[in-house]
Amino acid sequence: MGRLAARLWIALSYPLRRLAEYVDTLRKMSAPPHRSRATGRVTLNDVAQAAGVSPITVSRALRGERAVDPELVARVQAAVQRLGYVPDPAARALASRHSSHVAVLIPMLSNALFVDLLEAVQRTLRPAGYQTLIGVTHYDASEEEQLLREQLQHRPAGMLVTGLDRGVATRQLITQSGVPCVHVMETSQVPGVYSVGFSQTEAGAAMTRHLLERGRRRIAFAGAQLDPRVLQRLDGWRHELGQAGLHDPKLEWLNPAPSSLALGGRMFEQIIAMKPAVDAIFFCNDDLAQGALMAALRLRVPVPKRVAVAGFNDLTGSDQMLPALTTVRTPRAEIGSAAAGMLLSLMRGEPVARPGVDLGYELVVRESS
Amino acid sequence: MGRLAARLWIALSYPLRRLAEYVDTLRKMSAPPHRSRATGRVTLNDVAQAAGVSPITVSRALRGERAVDPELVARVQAAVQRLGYVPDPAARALASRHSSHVAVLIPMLSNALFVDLLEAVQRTLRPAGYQTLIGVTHYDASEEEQLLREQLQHRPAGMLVTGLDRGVATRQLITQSGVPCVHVMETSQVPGVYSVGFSQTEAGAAMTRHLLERGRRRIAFAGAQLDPRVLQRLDGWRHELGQAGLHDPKLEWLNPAPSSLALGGRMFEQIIAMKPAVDAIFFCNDDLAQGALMAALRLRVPVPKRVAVAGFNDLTGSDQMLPALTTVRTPRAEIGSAAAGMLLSLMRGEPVARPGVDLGYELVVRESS
DNA sequence: CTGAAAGCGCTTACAG
DNA sequence: CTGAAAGCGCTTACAG
Repeated sequence: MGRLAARLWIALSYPLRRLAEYVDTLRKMSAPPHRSRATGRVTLNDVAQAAGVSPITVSRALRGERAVDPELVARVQAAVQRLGYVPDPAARALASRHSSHVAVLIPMLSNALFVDLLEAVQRTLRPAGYQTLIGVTHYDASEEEQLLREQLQHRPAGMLVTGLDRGVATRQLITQSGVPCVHVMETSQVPGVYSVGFSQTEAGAAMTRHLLERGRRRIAFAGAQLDPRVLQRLDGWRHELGQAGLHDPKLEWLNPAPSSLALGGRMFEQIIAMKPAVDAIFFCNDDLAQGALMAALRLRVPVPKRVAVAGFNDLTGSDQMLPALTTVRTPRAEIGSAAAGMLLSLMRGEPVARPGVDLGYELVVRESS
Repeated sequence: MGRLAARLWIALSYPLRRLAEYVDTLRKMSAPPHRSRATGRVTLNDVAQAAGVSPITVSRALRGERAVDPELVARVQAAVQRLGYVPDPAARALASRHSSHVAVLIPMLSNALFVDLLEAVQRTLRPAGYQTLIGVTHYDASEEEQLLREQLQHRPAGMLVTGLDRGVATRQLITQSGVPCVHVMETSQVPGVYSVGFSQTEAGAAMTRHLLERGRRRIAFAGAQLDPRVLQRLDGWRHELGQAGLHDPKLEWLNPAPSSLALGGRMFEQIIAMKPAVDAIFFCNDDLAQGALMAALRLRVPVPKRVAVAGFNDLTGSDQMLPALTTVRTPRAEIGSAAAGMLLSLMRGEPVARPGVDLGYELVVRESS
């Protein structure tokens, strides 16, 4: 704009604006009647009017964001009470670009382990106003990635995923989304990775050491599903037996099928039949071990006399078996609470003291070993 | 307005409007630079521009709503592909007043029954573009109501709830929300109530008849949790024994604690100790019965010789017991699929042929009876 | 069959 | 510490 034009504009801009507003008012008076799409819902505006403040102040007062005059806060809260106002999550999500959802990705709901984890997670997240969106991956990497994509569309406020083992593409999906993410069940010291879990490898080694200490020498490892955590337990077993000079690859009994009582029973039968010298079997999960104990009863194989049986996770029922099952108690409820707590901090933008938390495990020696 | 004024207005309204628009343009030219809050996300508008149609047409083409020229649909879809457009659920929810969430209320995740139900529900709903929001009520009516309120704030597109038994307030909450709702596990012929399940009472009666047919006369009923469905099974048991003139209220062994293997074991011990004449025990859930079978092994009580044991639901592991457990197989996966399918119809506004679906049950006679 | 306008109910970015 | 304006990305209601 030239100088003259600029001056002209400055001189005219105010009157023109007022004129525009006036004409606009006239136009609206002649406009068709208000087309209401109101839901009948009490909105933030209603609260603002009732409290005699602006909508932004209500918004800030309710979220506790920035400083708001305590007196206004009180007035707002009174109005909220009186009108029974509940914020609309969709509007909030659209405006803020964050929903109140937390995506939780777990491998399988039929493994009681994850049910316990989930319970603890929800118990922490719900009171904080977050809804959990559960995705079951069925131990399938591509299904996990697919679920992740779907969940991220909903712009979750945070996410919880099981384990650390995933492809580059999936890891990038998580990183690039910018959504705070905590990994559970395993633990890592890699910078920028948040995790709560324990060392599956060490736990596997600890159980193997226990069996060695009991004088067992031919200790088989029976694993199903073969997810990363099972393989880590296998590593622990390998390592301890290697140290003791007792590692025999023929005693690795691996089956990619999902673990179950029935599969455990079958594995037990096979191991007993094909490796008669085996004097202990370490099952990667309690349901397998429970099935093995039932099979032992059926086949009249004395446990632990002829063969010791050990499990992992201390699932419900293991203490009821005959003989009661020796196992490793894993702190999944504690993991769930701690991970949810860490995620809460991340979502609030608070710093997290320890990004990699190791909650340990506990050897539970009962009668079967 | 007087006549003259009206005429004047009509004469002036068009020029005034044009003037307003013009002045508005000038104002905007002098307005501060565009304050962008854009997310970088590909929006429906981008698709519309790329396809050379209006945003509404894109919206309609994507939702398959109303008739859209097939050629335009093709152009829109090509643009969607090219740009990698994904609709924003929050914006959609805000504008349409319906989210793509389905709220699912179940009593307990630690009961494998509901895990199977949930799996089936998700398998049906996910491909249709719905996310399941799981709420665990812990068999607590007030917790259920609380969850319901929270979920309804999110304006779910539909909901699935367990059972039919709830207070007036909660029922009204559901009705007044206008959200389509299907009830699972029980079935009802009440008009306006959608349900998929089976008759718990009949199933309880059927198991009792089976035990009677096997010559049992002193049949105990051992129930835990005491939720409505357990009480219906109890009713079935009462009815059959009453018919046979064999009903003895002292053989009702009821405990409000959650069912578990350990509790089943304790109940078995107590019944055997206090009611030595009992020749059969019908447990309201398989986990109890499994615990009872373990206790029988421990106590060396021969099953079924001395006492028959029966369970309910045919949970995982029941076929692995020693002796294998006689039970009632409940079609929870089928219930989940059918209920989700029915809900899908309701959410689409399609008519539902049969609002009350009975999927039956199956007696599974194994060795324990 | 298609579109321009308005609106859903919040929050962000800017200004004071 | 507070607010007016604009905007988030869709769909509804109306009109043609």
